[in-house]
Amino acid sequence: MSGKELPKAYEPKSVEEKWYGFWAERNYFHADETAGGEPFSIVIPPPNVTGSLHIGHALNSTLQDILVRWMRMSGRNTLWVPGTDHAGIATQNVVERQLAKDNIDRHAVGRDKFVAKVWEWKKEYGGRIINQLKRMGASCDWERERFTMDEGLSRAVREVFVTLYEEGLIYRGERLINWCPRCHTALSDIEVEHEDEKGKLYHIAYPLSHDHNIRLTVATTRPETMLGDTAVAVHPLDPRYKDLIGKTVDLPLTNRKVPIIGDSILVDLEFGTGAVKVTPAHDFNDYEAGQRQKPELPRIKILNDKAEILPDIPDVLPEVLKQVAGRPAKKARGMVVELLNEQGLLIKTDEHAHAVGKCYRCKSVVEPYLSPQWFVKTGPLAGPAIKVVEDGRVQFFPKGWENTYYDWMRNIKDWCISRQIWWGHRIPAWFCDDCGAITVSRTDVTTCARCAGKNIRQETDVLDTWFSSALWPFSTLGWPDQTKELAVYYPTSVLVTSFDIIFFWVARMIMMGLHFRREAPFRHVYIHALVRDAEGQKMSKSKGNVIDPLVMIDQYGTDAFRFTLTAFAAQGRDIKLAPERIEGYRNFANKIWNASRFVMMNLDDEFTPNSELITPNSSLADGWILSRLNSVTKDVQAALADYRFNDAASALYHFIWHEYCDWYLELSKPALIGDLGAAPRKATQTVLAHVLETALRLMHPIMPFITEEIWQNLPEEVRSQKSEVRKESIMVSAYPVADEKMINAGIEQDMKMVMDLILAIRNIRGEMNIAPSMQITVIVKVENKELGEHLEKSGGYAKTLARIKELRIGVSEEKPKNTATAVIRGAEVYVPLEGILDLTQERDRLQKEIAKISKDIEVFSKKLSNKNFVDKAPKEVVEKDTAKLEEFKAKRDKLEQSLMMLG
RNA sequence: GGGCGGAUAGCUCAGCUGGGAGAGCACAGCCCUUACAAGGCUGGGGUCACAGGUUCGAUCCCUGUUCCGCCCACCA
Repeated sequence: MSGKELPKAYEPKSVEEKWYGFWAERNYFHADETAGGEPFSIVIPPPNVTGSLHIGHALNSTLQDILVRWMRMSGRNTLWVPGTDHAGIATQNVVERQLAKDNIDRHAVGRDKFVAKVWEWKKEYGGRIINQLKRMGASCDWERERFTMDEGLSRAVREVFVTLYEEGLIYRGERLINWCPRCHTALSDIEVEHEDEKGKLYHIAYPLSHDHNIRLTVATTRPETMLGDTAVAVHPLDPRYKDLIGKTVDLPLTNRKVPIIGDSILVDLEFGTGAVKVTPAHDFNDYEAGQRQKPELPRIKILNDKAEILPDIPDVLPEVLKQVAGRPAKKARGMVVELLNEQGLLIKTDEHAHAVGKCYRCKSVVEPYLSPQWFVKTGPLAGPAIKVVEDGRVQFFPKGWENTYYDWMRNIKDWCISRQIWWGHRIPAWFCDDCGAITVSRTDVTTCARCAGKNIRQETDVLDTWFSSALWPFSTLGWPDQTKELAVYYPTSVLVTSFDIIFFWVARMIMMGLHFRREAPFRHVYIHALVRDAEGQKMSKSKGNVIDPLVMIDQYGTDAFRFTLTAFAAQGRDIKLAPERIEGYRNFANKIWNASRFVMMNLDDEFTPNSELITPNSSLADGWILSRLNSVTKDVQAALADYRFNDAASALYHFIWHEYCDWYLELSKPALIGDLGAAPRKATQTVLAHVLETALRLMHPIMPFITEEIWQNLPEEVRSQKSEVRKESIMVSAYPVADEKMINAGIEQDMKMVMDLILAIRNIRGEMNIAPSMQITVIVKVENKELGEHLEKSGGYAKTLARIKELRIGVSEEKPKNTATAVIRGAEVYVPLEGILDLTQERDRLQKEIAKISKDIEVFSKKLSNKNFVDKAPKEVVEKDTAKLEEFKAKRDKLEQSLMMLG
């Protein structure tokens, strides 16, 4: 016994720091675009600079790292581009909050200074999430780290904006958009979250102009907007009202007359009163209804950009205006209702639940708001982006997500890309105060393109954050320059992300990639589970299921955490991970650690492997574990290729723990102790080390740190790598490929018989309460000579693993008295226990066994007595089941005999 | 109002294209056997939400029901 000394338990912390530094130092993360080789590339979904690593990032980066490490080891020219997103509104909010602590408003600071402050903030805190990704073990090419607002990416943004503008795919116009009164900016449709809220449905009477005794009752959830009503709509086929179309009502609280119009789209005959107030400036439906009228209905704004009532709404009675002006909409609502009530115009108030739109960043209620904005005309971009998925050039995993993608893309609306905030890519457009023309330019301009006037000012709006993210797969590779990186690594191989940003990001990347690179930005889209409420304190905290990745890493180690996430990757949409499970995989890491200690303790100092000994011929156990190793290698490769991460993880888990450790390590002990001779010892040492070393390489993508630590401790000769570079680190070693010739069903079958024998004896020992320290005699009566010889040859295994002092095997062995009996395939096993055997216990045990097997017999008899089954089921199935039934019956007969002999 | 997903052991979750139900933790018994007590061995525990249907055969496919979650949508 010698070899290296390792601590008794795996200690992750120091190991992780050491090796991550080692890899970085050796530049293994860096991809060389000139190196040749088949490329494999991934761009990271850039986390927000404001972000802090939550379990979603942890899962996302782990899966990418697995793919990247796997491909890198497989010899591909592998690049993983990291970076962060400037996250316009989110980041601006963070810095604003910081200022608010000192009671400072950003307007007091001024735009330039504020933006400078955000940059400062970014410099100080923006690297946080990057460092956290490093702790996860992410093997990104950090030299290529990008930021959506760095110089190169900003150039890409401009190029795209200007090109789309020139192509007529970007336009500016006054439209009704979603407005966040808190963030003071427009939002795109998908940035609005709808939440059901309890509200009230107010029924209000509008008197007809020509006869105040006739009143039209409208129903509304937002009575305050009536100050901006410019019509009342009814269904043109409604017998109650259709004759009123064309007449007018006197709008209460104002001296405005508004027409009664017919609109079959806006008005639902079944709902409310059948009459609808129309406020085109503050409601999307009403806006469209207004456009359908000829001439179009006027649009009267009643709210400012803070969602407060304007002081100068046309036609509103001065005394009313005086009261409500400057009030927030919600407050004004109560006042308007009160005023109407005083005039007897409030008919009734019903409870009513309806969806309210909220800002996805700050959760404020979003107002439909009329304002000039910039839009991308998405129709022409969406067509090709749909096609590329339809014809399989882009594939989603799991495929089901393609429908989600289609649904949205086929109903896509123009994308509002302007934001009235300060942090972001400022729109490269200049307004001329002389001639009113708009100049859009790749470079900053000082004169109007039309009139050459100098009286121009740049648009103050910035672009939606997602505009720059949409370019990420090619902007990070140097576009618009035609770089070598771009040529080699675009399109990327796979995008790994969660489903919540299929619309925000995936769809837009595909559109932009196709438009500007004529090729979709990735071939595969792997959609993994999503972690909800990672920062949404309400739900998680009350449920108590918040899991902080960094705490988990500290507690259990990165590898255990990564392995847990990998085992998790199959599941559906929600993640509710129990920490105990991570603990389980921490134990797994420790298991690997100790198995490695065992192996190294059993290698001699001068041990050198002989690759010719890596063969099934030396012993049953060796042949068996080699067969299993190659079988698992095959499974893991196949699983990873299909993005079945959990299958890869569980295959490895089962192999290492339950086959290599539980069986092979135990089976190897007799040979290692050495009383079998030098040759078997050497052969076993070789296989033992070979399997461990191969398993480590198989595991490395999932558990990078512990595998490196152990691998580096193995004798150099065991780490049989062909190139010098590959010998340096497991990270750059070769990923195992299965050797089909090693997979041998016959050997696995033979091994199974030995295992069955051992299990049967252990069962007897356990159930009969035979002390583990007691060595016993076992007699095996085999059905035929071949089996006998086989067991004879491998009897040493059973002796060690079942603690047998004497093992007798033969066709003519007889059952002694006072014997516990077990039946395995092809043999009966007797454990005689002179004087000690408790007949009652043995009877119970046998009865339990018989009951169990009887159940099986019942099931199979029933099945096989069914003529339809015998006729129609596949022949193999019938044959297999018939054989099983026979075996079961034979086993039961033998067990029953034994029971009877007990008396 | 549409669409999607889930319901499997006490808990957290696997189970690929239909042929005798799995893991981790928890539980019971026996063991500190010189790799590992973060361990070993043995064992208990599930009418796979409910009701129909297709099939020789359904946890798996179809229909419906109940409960939970999500996405989309302009019901005033």
